[in-house]
Amino acid sequence: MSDNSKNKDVEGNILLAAEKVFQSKGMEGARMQEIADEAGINKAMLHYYFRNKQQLFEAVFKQSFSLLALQLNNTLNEDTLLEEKIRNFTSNYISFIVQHPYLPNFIIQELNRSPEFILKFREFFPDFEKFRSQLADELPAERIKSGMVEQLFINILALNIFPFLAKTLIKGFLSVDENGFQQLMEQRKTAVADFIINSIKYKG
Amino acid sequence: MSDNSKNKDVEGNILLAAEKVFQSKGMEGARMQEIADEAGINKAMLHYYFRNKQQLFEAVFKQSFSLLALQLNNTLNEDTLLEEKIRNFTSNYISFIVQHPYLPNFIIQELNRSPEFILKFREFFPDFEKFRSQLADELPAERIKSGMVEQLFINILALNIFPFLAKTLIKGFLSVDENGFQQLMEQRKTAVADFIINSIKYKG
DNA sequence: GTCTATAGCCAGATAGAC
DNA sequence: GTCTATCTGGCTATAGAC
Repeated sequence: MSDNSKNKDVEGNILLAAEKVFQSKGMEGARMQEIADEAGINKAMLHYYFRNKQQLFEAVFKQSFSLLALQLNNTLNEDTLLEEKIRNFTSNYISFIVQHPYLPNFIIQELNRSPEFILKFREFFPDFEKFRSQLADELPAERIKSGMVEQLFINILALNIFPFLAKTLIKGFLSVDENGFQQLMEQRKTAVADFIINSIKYKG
Repeated sequence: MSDNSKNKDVEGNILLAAEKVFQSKGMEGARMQEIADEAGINKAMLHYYFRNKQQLFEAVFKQSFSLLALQLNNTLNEDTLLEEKIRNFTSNYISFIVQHPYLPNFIIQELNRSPEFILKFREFFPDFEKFRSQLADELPAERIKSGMVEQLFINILALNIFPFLAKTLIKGFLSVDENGFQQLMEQRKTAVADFIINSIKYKG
């Protein structure tokens, strides 16, 4: 094994360990010692590879943010009709979050802690042009209102992401356990798309 | 001024100061020194009135949680038709959060950090019975599906609360500044209710 | 009840041997 | 590159004078 590939291994292990700890504990709650233990090395090595806690954190955050944003962008720019796009997005995004349960909370919490941080990640922002022109093309003109693209986009994100952010609250309010919550999320893979599509198709 | 009313004053000042600091920085980010400064006293006094940081935090959290939950319960148990109830809830809740911008993030973040914490606040959980029977009464039977009360409740919370949780993300993705964001939220006071009502009224 | 001074701990960061 | 030992600063909490 060359020195180079060995470096990559250690660096990769650290990133994986740091991701695990930062995502569940946040920047402030995470401990360098815990990350070192998780990676099977000692604290000094963390500083050797990533100068300090902040830089290690930023590497993890960037990875997490791009993962979430890419998933969003891919579906948004699919070459499908609006209705199918919404169905795919909902189903895919919920599956995606079920597999990365700490991701939404991590992103939201850390952006809240230091909002200026988001400026470093402009490159990952989604592109709305396709979605915008689709709305204009596929919906009857009288149903298109000012700000509708923005509001619909917010609604789609809200309906898909919020339940995972507020998981504890929802489990409490609805008196369901972990299992019941997962069933609700499974149901949402289709229920949310129905809800959105019903609304934009409404024939008053 | 009696000793007793003086105590109340100091205690109240501490709670106000602690609320401000905890809500914006969270339990882990908050500093007892900052709370003391904000209250115009010194750290020792904080420990005199509230033994330690955890107890001070719990007092603040309880206050914040009950505020958010009461607002929810009041609207949910209003004596109005479903449609009007949804319109009132949306408009009221968005106004409420605009006035307490740190509240949703604070609750969500701290519940995420220690989920078992929510068990202490069962007394504030909302009561769904009225809402459940309203759905059964006011919607055509063929539109009522299993789990609909739960899903609709989640959707209403999501559409109203999520934008404030994800404020930084939304401002970034939509390229709007603080002013633009506030305009979007103002628009949502009616747009969200329309969106929900359209969906549940949909005549496919 | 209110303050100042300080104890005690914990976590990030670094020095230096190997 | 990797480790152990240690420094340093910052924070909660308390002792003790007034």
